This record gives sequence, structure tokens and C-alpha cells, in this order.
Amino acid sequence: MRIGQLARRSGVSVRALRYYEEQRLLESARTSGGQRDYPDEALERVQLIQDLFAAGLSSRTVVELLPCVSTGVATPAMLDQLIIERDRIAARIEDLTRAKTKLGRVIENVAAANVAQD
Amino acid sequence: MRIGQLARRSGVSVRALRYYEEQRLLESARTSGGQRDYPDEALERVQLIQDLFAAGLSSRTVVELLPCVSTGVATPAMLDQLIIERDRIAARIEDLTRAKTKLGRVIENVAAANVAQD
DNA sequence: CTCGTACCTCACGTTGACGTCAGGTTTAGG
DNA sequence: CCTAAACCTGACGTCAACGTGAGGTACGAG
Repeated sequence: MRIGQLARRSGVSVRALRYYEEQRLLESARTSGGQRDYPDEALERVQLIQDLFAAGLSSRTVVELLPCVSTGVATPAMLDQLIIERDRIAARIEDLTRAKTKLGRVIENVAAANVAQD
Repeated sequence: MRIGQLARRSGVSVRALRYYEEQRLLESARTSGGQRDYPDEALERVQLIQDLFAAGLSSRTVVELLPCVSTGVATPAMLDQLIIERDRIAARIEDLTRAKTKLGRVIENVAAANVAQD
């Protein structure tokens, strides 16, 4: 599969895929002419990368953790890092939940005031 | 209160406070010598700004929503924006929860493998 | 009055994940 | 063989929320 097709299938840009390779997150074979040629599994890998980015992990962290996330094998240091990241995500969820509750209260107040005005 | 004290009390940097003013998120009176002078309420306001930033809102959005968040009075357009932001936060929470679950499973697998190896 | 600290205004630097040219090459189809 | 579309490698631009340094001013204690 060539880069354009992988981009369309995964929903990320061609530029992003080249960037992933630059960051050693994604490998590619090359044709005799030098064009990238991806195996089918690359699609899952790109989606995994996107998920980890969406969780707020940096590319540096992702490149460290990708092996064990996809293979299930990890050194103790990698396990520690995994736990750190999971806890970071949990803390972030708590922050967001508080903010959501706060905004929800503001919305209720505003809506109540508007109804009262009608 | 001067800027250094507000910075210490709120836990944000002096630079950040000046930035908030530049973005019209925070006002200040000035002494005859041109130094910023904040009322006590500024502390709550700074904390509110931090909360909204932590929720992932941009300074542009915060400057639009700050009036109604602190006063409870909002135009219909502001109410719509509030709802949009709340839903965005909710969606983000779902993303993070999925990622956390995924990492949790990886951690369990790795831990199980390590125990088996002992 | 003098010192030390806090404050002021520019204004350029930082970081991450790409976007966006420029200028050239490869590929697939007719 | 010819062409259009897709691809290639640099390399500079972007955006947000500040960090950081330069060079100068204000304030409070003694």
C-alpha cells in the first residue's frame, strides 16, 4: 500500500505519516524508485499512534511504549512508564470532569434565568 | 495587590498574568508610577481562567465566555458556545477514558507475564 | 539619598505535530 | 513515448501560552 492510500484509510495526512516515520513511530519498505510501501498492518499501527496521541502522549513517549503496547512485552522501566502515563490520563480526566461540572452549572443557571425572563 | 503577590497566591507566573491582560482576560488598575494594582477578586478570576484553560478552552473562547461564567448572564449565542464547549469536554473525557482502559489492559498483560516469569 | 527588590515594556525564543511551498522523480495508463 | 497524478526530500511557516533576556523605572526601608 502506498502513502496516499494509507492516509485516506487512516484519516491522517500524508505529511503526518512522513512525520511518524521521521520520529521512528512507523516503518516503511521502499519500491525500487524510492516510494514508501506499507504492509496492511500499518493501518492498525497508525490508528494506535493516533489513539496514544489523542491521550496526550508525546511522540517520544509513544516511541518508547509502542513496542510493549503492540507486543505485550515490557521491561520494568516500560511498565513504570505505562503506569505513569495511565495515572496522568486519570488525573486529566478528573480535571476535565470538574470543568465539565462547572460549565454544566453555569449552563443551568443561564437557562433558568432565560426561562424566568420569558 | 501587586503582580508578584497575585502570582504567588494564584500559583501562576508573573509573565502569565501579563499575558492574561494582553489577551483581555484580566484587568488591572495602575499606580501613579505605572505598576499594576489588583483588587482581591482578581485571585478568583485568575483561578477561574486557569480552570478554563485546564479544560482545554483557548484564550479566545475564555474571553468570550468569562463574563457569563462569572456573572451568570448570557446571550443565546453565549449559551450555545457554553454547550459546545461542555460537549467538547465530554467527548475528550470519553477519548481519554478509552485510552486509559487500553493502557490498563496493557499493564495487566505485562504484569501477568512478569509474574508468570518469576 | 541610596540601595535592593520588584516592577515596567519590548521583543525574540520555545515546543510539538504537523501545514505548506519548491523543485524534482516515479508510476500507471493510453 | 507521453502525460497526469502521486510521490520524493528538504526546509521554512504555524499556533498557543507562555519563558527569557535586555534595558530601564518605581517603591519601601533605613
